[in-house]
Amino acid sequence: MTKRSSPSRSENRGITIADVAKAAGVSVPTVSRILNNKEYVADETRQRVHEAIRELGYTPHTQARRLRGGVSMTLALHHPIESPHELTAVIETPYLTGAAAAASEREYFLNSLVSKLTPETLLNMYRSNQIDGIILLQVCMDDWRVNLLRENNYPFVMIGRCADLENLSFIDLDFERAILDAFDYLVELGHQTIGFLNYPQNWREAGIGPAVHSFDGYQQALKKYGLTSCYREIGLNSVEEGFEGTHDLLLENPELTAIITVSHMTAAGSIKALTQCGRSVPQDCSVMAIGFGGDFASVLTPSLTTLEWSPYEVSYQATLMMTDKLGQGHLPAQQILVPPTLVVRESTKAVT
Amino acid sequence: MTKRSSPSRSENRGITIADVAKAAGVSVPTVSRILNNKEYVADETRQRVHEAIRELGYTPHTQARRLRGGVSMTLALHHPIESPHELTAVIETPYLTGAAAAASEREYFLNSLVSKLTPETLLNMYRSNQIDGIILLQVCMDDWRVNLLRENNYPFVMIGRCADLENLSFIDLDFERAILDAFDYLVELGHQTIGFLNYPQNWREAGIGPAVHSFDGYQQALKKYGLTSCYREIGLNSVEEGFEGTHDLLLENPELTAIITVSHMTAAGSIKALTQCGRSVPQDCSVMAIGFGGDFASVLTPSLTTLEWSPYEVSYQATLMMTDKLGQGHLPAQQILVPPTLVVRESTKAVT
DNA sequence: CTGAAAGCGCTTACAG
DNA sequence: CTGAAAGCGCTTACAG
Repeated sequence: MTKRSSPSRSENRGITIADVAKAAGVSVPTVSRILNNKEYVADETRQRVHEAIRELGYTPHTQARRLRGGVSMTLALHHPIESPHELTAVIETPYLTGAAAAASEREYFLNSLVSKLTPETLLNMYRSNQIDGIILLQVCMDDWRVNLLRENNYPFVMIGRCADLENLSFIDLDFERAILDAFDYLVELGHQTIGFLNYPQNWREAGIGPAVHSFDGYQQALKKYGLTSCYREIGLNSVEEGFEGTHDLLLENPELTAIITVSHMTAAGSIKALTQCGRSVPQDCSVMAIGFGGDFASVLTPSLTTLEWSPYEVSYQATLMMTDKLGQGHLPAQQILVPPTLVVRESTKAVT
Repeated sequence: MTKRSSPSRSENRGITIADVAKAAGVSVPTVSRILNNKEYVADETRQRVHEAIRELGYTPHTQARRLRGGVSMTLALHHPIESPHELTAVIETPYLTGAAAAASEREYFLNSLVSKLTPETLLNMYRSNQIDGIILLQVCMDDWRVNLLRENNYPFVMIGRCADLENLSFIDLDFERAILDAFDYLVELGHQTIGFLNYPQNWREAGIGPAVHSFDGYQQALKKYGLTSCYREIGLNSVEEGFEGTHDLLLENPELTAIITVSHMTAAGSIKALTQCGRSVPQDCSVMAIGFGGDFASVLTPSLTTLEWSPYEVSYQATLMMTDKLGQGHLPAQQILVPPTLVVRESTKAVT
């Protein structure tokens, strides 16, 4: 094997299927057939061609294959937040790596969309063959993206769900069940006065899935156990909001012995507020969170009891659903609701 | 405007430049020129063509343009960890979103590589025109990726740096300076016995940038202030490691009044260990971390004083460097060392 | 200012 | 089992 010493960029390009054909003394279509494991090819020919490929260091040109095949082999992942900076605070790494891992396994490229998406841009991505399909995050009950894609019959998959799910593929976390499980767990521990810090009001009003379903779960829990409501809707991404929300709950109902939040940030705020009021967690008050646990949950003092999901797994599955749909034509819609897992850490305790 | 009612997928494809040309009564090259703002075109022609484009909802075919242009308009982002699961724990969202934002601005696609990369695969990505360039994360002093790409003259940019930087473009965090700044700050507050929990030993031995440069910074700090060493090399991603490392430091030197760590997880472990030993933070011992602050730093109790960088900004800049290099041919190498920012929160305090 | 021709690198029928 | 031909959708010289 001769070592090429620092070839210039242009030398490095341009080994084409024609070069291989010439080197192996066959025609271009024959090389193509061998590359794609098609039909019958004489063993001897196959070997000569493989040798030529190896010697020339040939690799098929991705763009050309895609053009010919009429596919882009590219998927997009989209969260409806308008700016990359906000996105950064909202989307967690596993959503990105999970989707990337699945895409890569199926030999798709994955593109994370980070800027504002308009209906026009979205349609153009399909029309211009930039993408074959899209994975939608943060779906709301009446979602323009869903409506547009459904109407135009473009392939997509949701992480989340909208109101009308007929014939649509999705994977979503079962928020209702999570809230109910949280109450089950705390009531079991003897808690009777339980505060709940839910997603912000404007989320629920905008029909954003988690907010809507958590609210439903909460209503059911109240009814199931005959509890009186002790409830606030607050922002998700600041310790401050959790801190203030908790103070509000305590003012409203000083007998509180447990608090449920829907994010780790607000849970951290809760713990701070309780500590500041001289209530230690979990001795005087339990705190638990619905969410993604992991690092955040274990880093807190005390570490946080959670009902959690694996966002990596969810995103991974969604992406496989997308490639399945693309690969196999008219599959029936897949609809998956993922139950949460209770992970007991140090922040919850039975009432004594 | 007529509304097309749920056209089938195949109807949605296939509006080509030829369709536009026919509709506007001009030739295909003319449409192409207008699309690309080339040369002189009669105003009247231009208008007719634009109208046709609008009416047909035409968008140029991405793959065809790329094939013709000989470019993929695609960038890759690579961290040398071998499995997607490990990657998830190690890479932070802003690295992904920052790069994605810059790529998107420059109309590039960005692909996050999540699986094991071999020299063969890496070369093939360029050869097959899958990517035009790559952004390398977690570069080590003698990095096979750098060596290979340099030798083959393929475009790349580093977030980090290797030993031989001649003619290479990089942006990196100034770890040496960060360690020195940390010591400056603590010494200023009156601390004389300062423990340092550094990156794991195998990182330093493997020549991984942050470990090497932090070690250098530490040596300089010891010399500068004539301090005696109080040092451990520990794993980064578990609270446990920080917990145990801190216990070890305390055993070795009970007079410790401050601890510096290089990750938020280990800082959380430090705080737990100190608390458990009856030392409250920051009254009895200060803790500070070099790293990415943000959410983690503010979620801890007490919130964490840090020397931090914006990973979003770093990744964003690196990606712009990459597209600049690709766009403008032979630019001189850009080399940027980013100084850290001191963010004082609750975990540090002057010695009384 | 505009069109006819060639070609980017590949694959798929269509003949042999 | 293999090759000659056509074409995926576009852009770039080259003539007019």
